[in-house]
Amino acid sequence: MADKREQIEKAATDAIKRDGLRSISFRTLADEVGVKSSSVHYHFPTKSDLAQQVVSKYTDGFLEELAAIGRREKTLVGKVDGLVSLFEGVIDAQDLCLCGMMSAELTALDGGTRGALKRFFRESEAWLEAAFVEHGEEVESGLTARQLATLFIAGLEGASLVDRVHDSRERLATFRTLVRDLTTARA
Amino acid sequence: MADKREQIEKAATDAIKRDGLRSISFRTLADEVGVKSSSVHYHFPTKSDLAQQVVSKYTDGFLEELAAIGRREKTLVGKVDGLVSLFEGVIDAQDLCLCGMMSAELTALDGGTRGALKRFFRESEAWLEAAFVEHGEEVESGLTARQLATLFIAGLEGASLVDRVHDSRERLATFRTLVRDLTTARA
DNA sequence: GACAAACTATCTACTGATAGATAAACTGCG
DNA sequence: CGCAGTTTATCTATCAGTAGATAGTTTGTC
Repeated sequence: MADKREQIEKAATDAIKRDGLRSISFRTLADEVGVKSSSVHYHFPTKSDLAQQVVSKYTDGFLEELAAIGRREKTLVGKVDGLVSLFEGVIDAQDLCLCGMMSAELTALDGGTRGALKRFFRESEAWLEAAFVEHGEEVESGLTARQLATLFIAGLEGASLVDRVHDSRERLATFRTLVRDLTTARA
Repeated sequence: MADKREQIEKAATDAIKRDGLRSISFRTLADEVGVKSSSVHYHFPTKSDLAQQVVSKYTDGFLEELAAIGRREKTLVGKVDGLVSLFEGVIDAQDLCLCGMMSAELTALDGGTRGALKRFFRESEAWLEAAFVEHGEEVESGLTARQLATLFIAGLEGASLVDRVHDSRERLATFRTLVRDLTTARA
């Protein structure tokens, strides 16, 4: 039945993406994987330990998916579409990006977890910025590659947030249109 | 010392903007305004009643501020700058937009509160869409006025969320640049 | 035997909610 | 006016449920 520690991490990740960090308890997590709450404390002494671990693993997985998109897609539109698809995947499950969700809960997080959150945004933005730089000659915009990257990442976070309220995908989909608009305006 | 009911509403609004709905309790609210928790229940029988009331009042105030911006600013850049300033105001206080915050907590909200949240986004977007339509001839974009409006509102929500993590205003400020870019590209 | 990983049992603190009491203020009528 | 009835706003006290965390114990495997 696999490693309990990994099962706990998985259950915590799923619950946080849907309901947030505050919604999960050592007891509900324990019940879900079939152990006692004290056993969850054995693997993750405090809730902060669990939170930080979950953010780090989520970030690693996300960056891995971005790298795969980069290897697969050779155009800017292809890369941004791949990125949008990642966000559409979470909203289809009625979830949010785990790091977007936990950003809303910022005041409840300790320094380590906040640092892990910063890394998520820093590295995601860096990947997208590199894509804009690589395809710079195609992009029609008065904004820098960095500005475009931060605009897209923050925009996708906000679009997920608002689209989930409306049980829609309208705002996320606009980002597909936006990148086409940026690359064809001058063509 | 003013109306207790209003004081409770104010204390709840402030706490939610910073820490979220789940962080507030009838006891902490009661302590802040100097009554007992049962008195808070007298004014707001359940937490859902309080939540819905707070969202509705916040929305009314926000739309009032948008209306004031509309009366004051005669250019699209002026209007968008005013809108961005509203979001900069909350982030300067280390807060989030109350409705953005509560959108992250969506799964914990009842139908009435979700409906109140939808109204906030629907009407905020409608105000901005009208501004884009009014100044349509100045706007360089392959997107519709509605797409631009939803992109901006969701984008500002996301920018606040991410900027707060970094204790920055960088992403919000990009929206000022963006609207200038959209209006001058063709000029 | 040593260690990892689980367990039982318990603690303190806090949650939303309710019941019932009380004092003051308002309302309508004779 | 003056009293009865009602409403408003608060209180004290309590409930069942859940939270994170800890101490000490058992189990299984190399």
